Amino acid sequence: MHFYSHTTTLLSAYLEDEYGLKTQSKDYSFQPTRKEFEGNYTLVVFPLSAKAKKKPEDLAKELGDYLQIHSDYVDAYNVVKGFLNITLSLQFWRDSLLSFEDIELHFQHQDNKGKLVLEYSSPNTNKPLHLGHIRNILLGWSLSKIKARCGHKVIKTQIVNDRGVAICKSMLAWKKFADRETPESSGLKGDHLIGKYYVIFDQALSEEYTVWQNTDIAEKVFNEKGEDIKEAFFKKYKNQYFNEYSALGAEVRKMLIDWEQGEPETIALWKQMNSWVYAGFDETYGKLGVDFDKTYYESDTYQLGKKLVDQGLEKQLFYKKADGSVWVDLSDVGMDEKLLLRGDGTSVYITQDLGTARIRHEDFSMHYMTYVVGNEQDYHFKVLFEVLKKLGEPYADGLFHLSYGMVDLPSGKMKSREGNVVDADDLIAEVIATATSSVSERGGMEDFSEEEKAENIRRIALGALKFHLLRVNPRKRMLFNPEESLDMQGHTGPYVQNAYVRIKSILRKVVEDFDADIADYLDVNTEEKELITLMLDYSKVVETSAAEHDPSHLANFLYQLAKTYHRFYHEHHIAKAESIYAKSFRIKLSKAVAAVLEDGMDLLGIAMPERM
RNA sequence: GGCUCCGUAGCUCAGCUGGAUAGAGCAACUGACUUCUAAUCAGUAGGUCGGAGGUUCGAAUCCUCCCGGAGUCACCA
Repeated sequence: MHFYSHTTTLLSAYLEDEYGLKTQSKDYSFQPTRKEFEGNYTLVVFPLSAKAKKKPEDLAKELGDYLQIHSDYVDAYNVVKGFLNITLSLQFWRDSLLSFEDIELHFQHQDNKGKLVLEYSSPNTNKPLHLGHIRNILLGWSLSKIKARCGHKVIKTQIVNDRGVAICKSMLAWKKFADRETPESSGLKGDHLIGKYYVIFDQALSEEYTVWQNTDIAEKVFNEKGEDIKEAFFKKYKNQYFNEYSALGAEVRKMLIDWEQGEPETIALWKQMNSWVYAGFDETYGKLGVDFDKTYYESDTYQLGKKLVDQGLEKQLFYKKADGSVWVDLSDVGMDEKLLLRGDGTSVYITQDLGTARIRHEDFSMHYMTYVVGNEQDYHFKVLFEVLKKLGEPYADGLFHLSYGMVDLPSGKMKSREGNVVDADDLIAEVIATATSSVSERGGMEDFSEEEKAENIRRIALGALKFHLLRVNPRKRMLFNPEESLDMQGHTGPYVQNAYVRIKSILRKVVEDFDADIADYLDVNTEEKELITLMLDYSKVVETSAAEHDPSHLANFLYQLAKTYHRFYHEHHIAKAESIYAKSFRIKLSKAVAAVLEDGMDLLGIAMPERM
């Protein structure tokens, strides 16, 4: 049992008896005692003294006296202003340490909190994954583990954006320029091959556009628009050019129409190229160590989305404009009107999201659904959630958008069009290369087989990358400096892993019996107390991370725990402790720390190496 | 312009449901490896918590206004 609830129970009973005062747990503000004062936990008495109408210092003394007599866990206390500093008993430290023989017990009060569908990847099929996707994926993966630990049944999904203009561009470029190049013939990973043709298309279009700019038609358009600078105008006009004048644009649109009508050759090409892309994605997901329970495809869900819009129209939740387009009016919830279906009956972005949501409910009957998607889509999800509410979807109150900030590079914003992106596969290869050279410098894995060695290196490398991305509050835009991000010292994943590896190393050496009774260990020291105090917060930190959809709390907690262990390790001998009792206590303590570190890192999606 | 998010050490980030003298890492400097593996530890230095008001026993934290940055407000996704 945690000291906070133990103490709160005692004190609230006392205050009720003595003052007729009804108190709630929020009236009891505990914190670890600051270093400069004597004690382990501090109760901030101001809120209570205000309620009891007593001087803070007097009440603090009174409560301290009461606890000292009535709690086996309180040895002594002192009062500084309105702060009651409590010194805990040996029994508290022992009981607490023993409670970590089974971490699960700390989570035991969790009930089944219902089914949560978690969408944490939504790739487009026209280009490979990049650093932004990695942040997205790692956040979602960690969240899925944290939510599951806190009592949810989690269903992990992705939505693949496999239709539309973008993929047609890749298809057309491949058809025109690829000479039937395949992943096999080129040695290129499937998603990179498709990405290559997406870029080639854009280059071809730019060339076509440049030529066009010198035609009479272009001159006429420019003059009609009445702009000043020709260059600036044509930069802005490119998209419209694509839609109105471009021959390539016309071909792409033709292809899109063929696709929608199921023209066999186009469908065959589409399937062929998608299969390459999916193989590529799967490889990247595999390297990151993530998977999905179910994959949804836009091409399967957008039709249902249209149906839902029609149904909403019948129920007069939506309305139709003269041109046949369908809209929803969200002014009742402070937003404006939003298009749900184009005049020609084709779907827009939100249409398929409506369909996907419905299909997921048909598949899983979930109570909650969380989308891990970048904050550029905040408005889209506000609208989507409101529309789902209007449609009366049963899970509509359980919707959440985990909106994370963009990842910037030292050179500025990542822009795929300008080639200023960090490719996911390249990045993973790079961290592994860094870790490999680091290991070969240090040595220490000589007795490992090549496979074991590679696996350890992989864990260290991925640990560095994942921890780096997860230790930052998801909401915040973050800067990714490739050099620092591959760091393995200081506030990093490998630092946390190293604490674990140190413990494992000790445990390998301590083979003789160390099972002396820890009750005979009377001199529990500061570092030991700090470690136990920290670990007692573990389950609460996980719950906070779950509630706030924010793994960074957990990551920072684990760093703190590892840091405290490193200091403890340095200050005190474990295998060669001063007494058999001290040794026994420290071995148990080290095992507990290792267990918490391993469990917590697993919730971040980070595996522990055996050696480093 | 409206709305949303962000602003803490030179850099990257914690702390934000109000609590004691604001913390880490990196970079800089000093020291600790015949020791349970130094991917570690100890220390020095580094701050007007964007600014101004307000709320109160107490504000980095809550409220208002202002400044700066980003995103969004598409029959794009």
